[in-house]
Amino acid sequence: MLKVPVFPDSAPMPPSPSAQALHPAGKRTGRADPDSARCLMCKVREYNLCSSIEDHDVTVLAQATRQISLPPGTAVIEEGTPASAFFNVINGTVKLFKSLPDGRRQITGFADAGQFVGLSNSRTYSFGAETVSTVLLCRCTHTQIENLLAEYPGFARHLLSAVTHELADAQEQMLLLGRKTAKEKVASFLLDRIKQYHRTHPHDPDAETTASVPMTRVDIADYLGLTIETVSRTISTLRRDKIISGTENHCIRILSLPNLQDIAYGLKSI
Amino acid sequence: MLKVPVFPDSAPMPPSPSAQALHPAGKRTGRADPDSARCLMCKVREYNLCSSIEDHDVTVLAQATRQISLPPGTAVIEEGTPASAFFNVINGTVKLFKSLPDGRRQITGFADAGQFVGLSNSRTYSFGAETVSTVLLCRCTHTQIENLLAEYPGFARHLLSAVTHELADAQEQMLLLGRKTAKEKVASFLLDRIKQYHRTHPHDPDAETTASVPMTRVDIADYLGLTIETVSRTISTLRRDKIISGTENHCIRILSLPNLQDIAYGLKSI
DNA sequence: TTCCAGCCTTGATTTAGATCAAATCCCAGT
DNA sequence: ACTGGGATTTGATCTAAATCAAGGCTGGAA
Repeated sequence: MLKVPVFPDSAPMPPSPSAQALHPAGKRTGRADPDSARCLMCKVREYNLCSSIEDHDVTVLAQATRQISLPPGTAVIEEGTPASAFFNVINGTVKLFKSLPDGRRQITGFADAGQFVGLSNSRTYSFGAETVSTVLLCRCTHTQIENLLAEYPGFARHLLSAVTHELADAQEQMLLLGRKTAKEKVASFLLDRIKQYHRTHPHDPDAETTASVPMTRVDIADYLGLTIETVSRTISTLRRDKIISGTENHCIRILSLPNLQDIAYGLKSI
Repeated sequence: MLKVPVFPDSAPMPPSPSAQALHPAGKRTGRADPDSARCLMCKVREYNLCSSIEDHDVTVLAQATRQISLPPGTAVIEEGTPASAFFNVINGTVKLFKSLPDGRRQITGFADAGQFVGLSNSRTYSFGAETVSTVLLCRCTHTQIENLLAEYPGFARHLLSAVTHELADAQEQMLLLGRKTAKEKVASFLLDRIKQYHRTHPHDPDAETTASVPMTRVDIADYLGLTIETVSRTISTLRRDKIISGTENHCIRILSLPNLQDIAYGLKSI
């Protein structure tokens, strides 16, 4: 297993005056303090869980969270350690994974800007999380999440909806892992990356034909249940078949979306 | 794809006087009517979602649900159809799956007594569900689920917790599908079936060494991302190696749990 | 009881993808 | 610009599991 730098639980954070506990219920203020300004200006708030808390209650949110920036390849969550925090991804990409004792690893998903990481039922995390790129996170303790859940029913509903969505994604990924060929797996992965690029760059005119692939071949292989050689060969084949072009800068251009979709769903026999 | 009998949305149900809408908030009664007796006597209520609704509110639950019994091999949910209902499994086993256009299928999980089926975020079901054995279900419309969620905060929390647990299971299954060998997959599956037997037969002295396997080889193969031949050969090998015994009556006896666990987690090199 | 149709098992052969083995690319740091 | 080390690509070979192909078992219907 690879040794990676670990983000310490007590890492340096932007100073914040008085926010260990949640703002008490009833005592709400619309006044802008430095923290709530951070949330009000947040680029992903309208897309993520925080959207279930109104502007005038944003101080609660701001005081319950801390922003942290982490370099690529930093562990955010270590498999099996006590589950104490929850993270919103503000910028960048985080990978989630599970490992076998001998080091075999399965990446169960990538969390991009607007998504969250770290929900756990049990006392310890059953999965690990590590940054793929430079990542900006909002950290929140489970205790504070509990408080938000108790105080804002909309938050619980929003979280339920988000987890239900993640479960549907996981089921789709099980279909991929169990029943798709290498070519179908890579095509499906690229389609997901196009969707992701579209979500995070809604105004880019090239959003329909661009896939952002910040992760290495090792990560892609561990996500698709393949080896790096097979991933590389398959991408080369797609390039040769003029379905995609360019791998530079971790950015792939799609030349034929319909063909890619047909391949992903097994409609293309080749 | 296999043709299976479909459970019609308007199937015969136990007659019930007046329960299309949820019992209005505030109007609660502890009086026993035939419906609430069904819920009060329910064998799985203490284990499933309904446990978040107290005895004195059980009429609400009883009037929101209908019990249905279905024979083996009946479709409960058809992939892609409008998502309108939610089911609690009272008895028996239901399989959940996703399919590819050419008929390849991945079973994403089995729902046994006490578990639920049919949660969906989108307008249509992204998965199918079919009975494995004779199954007793409690059916509830999504509208009624919405009402329960709005009225009972504990219900939302319970559901969130259950879905989070399912997500963790799904991640474990992704590790299996993407990175385990055939032998490790089968051993992991048997361990899951032992746990399930233990849950549903807590007082059976043989619960530690018994696995209930009501599903066919086709279902096991579609769950593990293998072929029926590989599943059959692998089970034969485990029997030959004296790690399990007996396949009769869909009941497998475990001779060496530690060995099975070592195999499942890749600690046994053979 | 016999028969039949689905299951399940076992054997022989094939193959998709893994593994082993070099190059080559691509920057980040000097 | 130069350099070194990781990331990627490509080629040759191997193998776990798939596919193809019989048989055998079992439990319900006649």
